[in-house]
Amino acid sequence: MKQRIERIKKQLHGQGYKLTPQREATLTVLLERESDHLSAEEIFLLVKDKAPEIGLATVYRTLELLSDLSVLDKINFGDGVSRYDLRKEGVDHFHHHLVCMECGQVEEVMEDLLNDVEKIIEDDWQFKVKDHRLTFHGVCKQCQEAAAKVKVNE
Amino acid sequence: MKQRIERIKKQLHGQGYKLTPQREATLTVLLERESDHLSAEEIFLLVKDKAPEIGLATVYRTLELLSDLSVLDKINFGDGVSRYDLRKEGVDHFHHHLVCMECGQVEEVMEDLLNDVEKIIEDDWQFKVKDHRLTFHGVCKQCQEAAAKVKVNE
DNA sequence: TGTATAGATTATAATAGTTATAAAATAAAA
DNA sequence: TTTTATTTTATAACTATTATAATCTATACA
Repeated sequence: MKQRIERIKKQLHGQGYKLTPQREATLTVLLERESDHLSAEEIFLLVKDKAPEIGLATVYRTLELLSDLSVLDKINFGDGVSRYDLRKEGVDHFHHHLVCMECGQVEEVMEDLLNDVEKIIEDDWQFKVKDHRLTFHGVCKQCQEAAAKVKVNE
Repeated sequence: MKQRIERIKKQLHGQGYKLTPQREATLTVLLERESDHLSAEEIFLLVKDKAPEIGLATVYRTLELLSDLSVLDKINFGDGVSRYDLRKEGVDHFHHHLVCMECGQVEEVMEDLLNDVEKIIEDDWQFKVKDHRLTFHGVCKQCQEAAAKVKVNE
């Protein structure tokens, strides 16, 4: 994790930004909770444990900065809050999400399933694709099983 | 358009809801501006021309109701406001969007390009897909051409 | 036809998420 | 060491959205 922060530090410096303790604490939280999809508020509360004096606005600013640098992506699952998701290193596309409508769980799909689709968009629509957002809403494996179990017992 | 409103009216009645003048005015605006992606505020202002006494909260409630009935979809392109997009009749999947990062224009892609991808998600992830959201961010044809022109003139 | 009932709307206020401002702190540059 | 630019804090403002209570409307029913 240290090295990853170090690399992001270099990236910041390259653009004239500093890695302040607040930014580092925020990054640490994001790395520790990499598989989650935290909101700004949630990140703020977690960062406060490491750096109690930090303000919510600073977290927002840090997240925006990291988003501009493509260190993370701002996503929206339609629940009224923006969520923040670290990009995986060495992967240039943004991964996909499966949002369970029953339990709310969010799974990540790392492999890029959109190569063919993107080709169609670029060829047929003459649209130069830079980024994409793909989210499936449905029912996760566990909730399907739970529903099946209930049915059997009825 | 009349018939389309008539069909939505039946759908509302079927669920115990009424098609009030305010709801009808909102639907009319949505149908008239079908190719746009209006925010609640924008819809509100347009509806006001037809029904000046309507309140913003009513528009919000109407949009939520229509969203519950799958008459329209609530979408979010990351600019801080929810936008509302009518479903096409007889099409059960939600269409895709191409958002131009230069001019902000939004194009709609009606054909469903995700059949193969959905199959992979259902088979490999055991995730029952109910709906999807796919948005590409990039540069539209016109902005690419404009950029090319500038380059030539330099 | 009049009355009851449920649903819908208005007007208003409240809430929640996010962003802006000015003063103070920090760190790098000269 | 002084200067300068960046960043943060604390606070306030703003914007989008939702909740509340009173009022209205339309249909069902006596």
